[in-house]
Amino acid sequence: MSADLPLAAPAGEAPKDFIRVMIAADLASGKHTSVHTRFPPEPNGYLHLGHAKSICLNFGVAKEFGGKCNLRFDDTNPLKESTEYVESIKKDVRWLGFDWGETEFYASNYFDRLYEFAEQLIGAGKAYVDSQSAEDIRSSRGNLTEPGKESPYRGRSVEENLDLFRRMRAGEFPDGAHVLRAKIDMASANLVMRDPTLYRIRRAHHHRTGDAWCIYPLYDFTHCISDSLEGITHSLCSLEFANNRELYDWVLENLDIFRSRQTEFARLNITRTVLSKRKLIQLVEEGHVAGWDDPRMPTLSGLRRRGVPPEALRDFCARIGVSRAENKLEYGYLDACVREHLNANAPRAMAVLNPLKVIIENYPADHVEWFALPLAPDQPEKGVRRIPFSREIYIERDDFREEAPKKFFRLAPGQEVRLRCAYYITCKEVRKNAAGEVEAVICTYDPESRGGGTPDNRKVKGTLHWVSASHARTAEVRLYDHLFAKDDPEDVPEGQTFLHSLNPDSLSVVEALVDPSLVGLAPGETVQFERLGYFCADPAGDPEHPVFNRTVGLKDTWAKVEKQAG
RNA sequence: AGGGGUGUAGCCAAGUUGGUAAGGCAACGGGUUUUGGUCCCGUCAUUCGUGGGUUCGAGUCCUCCCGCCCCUGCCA
Repeated sequence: MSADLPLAAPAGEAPKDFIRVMIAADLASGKHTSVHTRFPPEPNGYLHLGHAKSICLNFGVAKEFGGKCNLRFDDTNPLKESTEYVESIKKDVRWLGFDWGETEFYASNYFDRLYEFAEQLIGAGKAYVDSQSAEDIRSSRGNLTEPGKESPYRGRSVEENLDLFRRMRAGEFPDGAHVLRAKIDMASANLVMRDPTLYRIRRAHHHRTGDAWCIYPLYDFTHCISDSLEGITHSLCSLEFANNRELYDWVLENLDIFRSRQTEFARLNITRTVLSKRKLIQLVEEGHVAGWDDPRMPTLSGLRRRGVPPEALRDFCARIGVSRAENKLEYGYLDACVREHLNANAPRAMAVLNPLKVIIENYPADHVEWFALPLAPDQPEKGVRRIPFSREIYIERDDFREEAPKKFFRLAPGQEVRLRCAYYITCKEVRKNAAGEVEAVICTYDPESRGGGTPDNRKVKGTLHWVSASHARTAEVRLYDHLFAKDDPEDVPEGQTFLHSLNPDSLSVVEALVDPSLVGLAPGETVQFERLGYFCADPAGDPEHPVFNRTVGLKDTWAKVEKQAG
């Protein structure tokens, strides 16, 4: 191995994606001396998983190469945008772990400059005011195979265009009366280049500029200029903008200003959910979910409330990579990242979701012992949780069977199991009610097994979680499953919509019995309920009665084995 | 049909100037275990959408064909 000829990335370092390779090359060749990116959301909705990928890419690249990343709101369509969205976006980016410092920008801050650039284009004979109706413009654009037709207004003089454009700005014309168009090529094979619209008249209140403007610039004109003004070296966007790159370059070239370069990557797609803003808004507005932060939503606010740690989300984004190939990730990949982080960080606790009473007949009544449950089994230094134990306890109903199937290691008549950190117990008798349902299980315990081990080193195959009946507190536990019942919610028969794919069982609520130390957690705190999964305290809880959201369950090998057997 | 992209395992995804297919998730087998969790070990592409061609040698070069995605907003 030659230390001075590093042909590949050092061991352990993540392989570089094509964007990082390109940036490294730009720096090495001297094309750029520093890197400047930007994350440019339109404040017309809440951020979701797809944005997380873009945020991690843009902020990540800037950080890795010692550059900067701007947060820029692409707010050129006042009809759809609002301050609520701006605030939620800032909160979510911060939560994800990124800091844009002083570099918070708004496309609307450039409205004056954008207007001047438009006049400059008009002055150069490269833009004109078109007075056709929207329908006429559409019908004269041509189609995929036929060229478009030039507008009858295309030949207006610079003076006339300037006059008309100034009067558009002054508010002399009604909405839709005129637009400003770039004069490029109505026969271009790239439809984006067929005299794209640059400005439209829109009498709408803008969340930042109020009623100062009645004309607003469009994306293709605004975005490239904003990038240029901010000195963005690498403008990263998703693949569907690839067709727009030609126009992006045209505008900067014809204005002769700093040339930012656009590079496209494949956006994130994931099974079991939808990421289109239109559909997410529909889910919220039609009440299919409780709100933007419903824990079943793929929004960052939903994931946060669900208990997904930002570190896990960043890890996910790093592990899925960046490429130009269309992709559809398995939702399980995200779950794996979440479990990995939570396994290492969530303190352990015990809670019983579906209780069955166990009476330990040879244990003294009114006696209480306190056992120690390690907060982190692999890190003893993290300490323990003190858990009360008494004659009557609750275990999970699933952990008892009157007739144990093969490989069922849990409680059954005559079978001995361990109560986590406490004692070995053996089932002696089953008590049923008049309806024949199991009401309680009578057991005996082995006093020698105190703490969960015996002097004779006798092994038991099952270890159950439990709570002391007289000490347990109640809590509402919300068990979440995927919002949609199938991998691809859009895959529905004719006449149906993605709403038909909604999973009717995406939420079930149970009143659980929890260890008393679980009452009083701060909202957002996540713990592992041993053998069940990770649960996050929800703000909806009150000091006496907490609410927990299941973030993700633990892997369940037994469920798999049982399913295969049955 | 025109233009722009893209096709490596069930899902992501690396693959230098052509030299004989990384890694992760999932799955499957085994070990450890006071969570049927974690952890550890092992298995998992004779083959890179398909057919030709160049070459001693091709995922990498040439070429034919096929599939999929994006583009006809005064949305972004």
